[in-house]
Parts: sequence; structure tokens; C-alpha cells
Amino acid sequence: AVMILRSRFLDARRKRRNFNKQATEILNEYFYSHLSNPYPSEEAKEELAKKCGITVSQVSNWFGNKRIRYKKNIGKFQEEANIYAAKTAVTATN
Amino acid sequence: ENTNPSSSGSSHSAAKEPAKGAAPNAPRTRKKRCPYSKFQIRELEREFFFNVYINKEKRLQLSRMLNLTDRQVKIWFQNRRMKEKKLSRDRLQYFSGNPLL
DNA sequence: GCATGATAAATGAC
DNA sequence: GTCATTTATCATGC
Repeated sequence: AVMILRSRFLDARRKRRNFNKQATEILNEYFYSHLSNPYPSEEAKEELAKKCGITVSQVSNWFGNKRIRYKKNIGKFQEEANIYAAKTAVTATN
Repeated sequence: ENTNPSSSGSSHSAAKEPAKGAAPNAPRTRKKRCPYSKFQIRELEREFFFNVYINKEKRLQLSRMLNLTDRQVKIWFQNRRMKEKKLSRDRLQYFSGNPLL
């Protein structure tokens, strides 16, 4: 039984599964509302992890990938940026 | 299996700024990430198994054997220790609160 | 075929 | 030394 769990852990480590849409929404909201400094603190990471149902390491991975891929091609993310900018603007007015 | 560009040929091989002396205002270019070969990884892991912290002598010896710089071996051990720590955290999280145990 | 999450070299703060 | 990070690469999803 232990061996089964161990093997399950080992191959589950690198099996990649996309996050659900809600988690991605939460992460993107934070990223685009902190675009001038998209570096969440350790506490913010823990809170995001809890809300998204993922680990803190996964939050760090997501922001690392997001930062460099956004910087590398800002134009590709322009539409996405506008969407979340409008979304946060709406919530700010409420 | 590995055509390793780092630390090859010339014994002093500068790790950064391959540009010739033309530009004095060195725009220090970051060294490109170069994945190590299976052989290099095997030997590094073997040494890591014996001692997580490597001393200067073994570091120089390994760097010569694997055609890497001292700095590369040193950094590999640092990253490897961080990896081990993360693996421990993941293991703990995975097996904790598991009803099957 | 790229998008995406995870990992492997490399840097820098401290 | 640790450790968050940058960057490229890997592996998978779709």
C-alpha cells in the first residue's frame, strides 16, 4: 500500500493539470490589479493558494511564468489585461 | 551525449560575456541556461548522496571530470539542496491527512 | 501546434 | 550559506 502511494506521489509530481477557470480568474485578477508590482507577499501567496485550492509553490510558479511571459509579449496579453482592468474597475466602484 | 559549451577547451574559459574586447562597456549578458547531460547529473547526484555539502577539493575534482566550472558545481549543489527541501515539503503535504495511512 | 504548469541552470539579495 | 527570482527547457493538455 505504501509503495502504491509512493509511486502515485512520484508520477503525480510531474503530471501537469490545468487549473480550473475560477483559480485562473483569481490569479489573473491579482496579477493585473498589481501590474506595476506583480510580486505578492508570502501572506498574499498563502491567501491566493487557499482561495484557488492550490499550493503556495503553484502560486509562485504561476506568477513566475506569468511575469516573464507577459513581459516577453505584452501585446499578446493586451486583451486579457483590458478585461481584468475593467473587472477590477467595476468592483472598485461598488 | 553532451556537447558542452561551458568550460570547454581553454582552461580559463570566461563564463560570461563571450564578446571580444571590442565593447568595453560590458553589457554583462546572462549566461544561457544549458541543461546538463545524463552523465553529469549522475555524477553530481552520486556525490550529493554522500554529502549534501561539497568541499573545495571535491568540487574542483568534479568540475574537471564533468567539464564544468567550480561555480557551476557550487550552484548545482545549492539548487539541489533547495530541491531536496521542496521535495520534503511536498512529501509531507502529500502524506499528511491521508486517510490511507 | 501552441498554451500552460513544473522543473532545471543561473543570478542576486541578504 | 539560504532563498526568491529569472530564463530556458521540459512535459503535458487540448
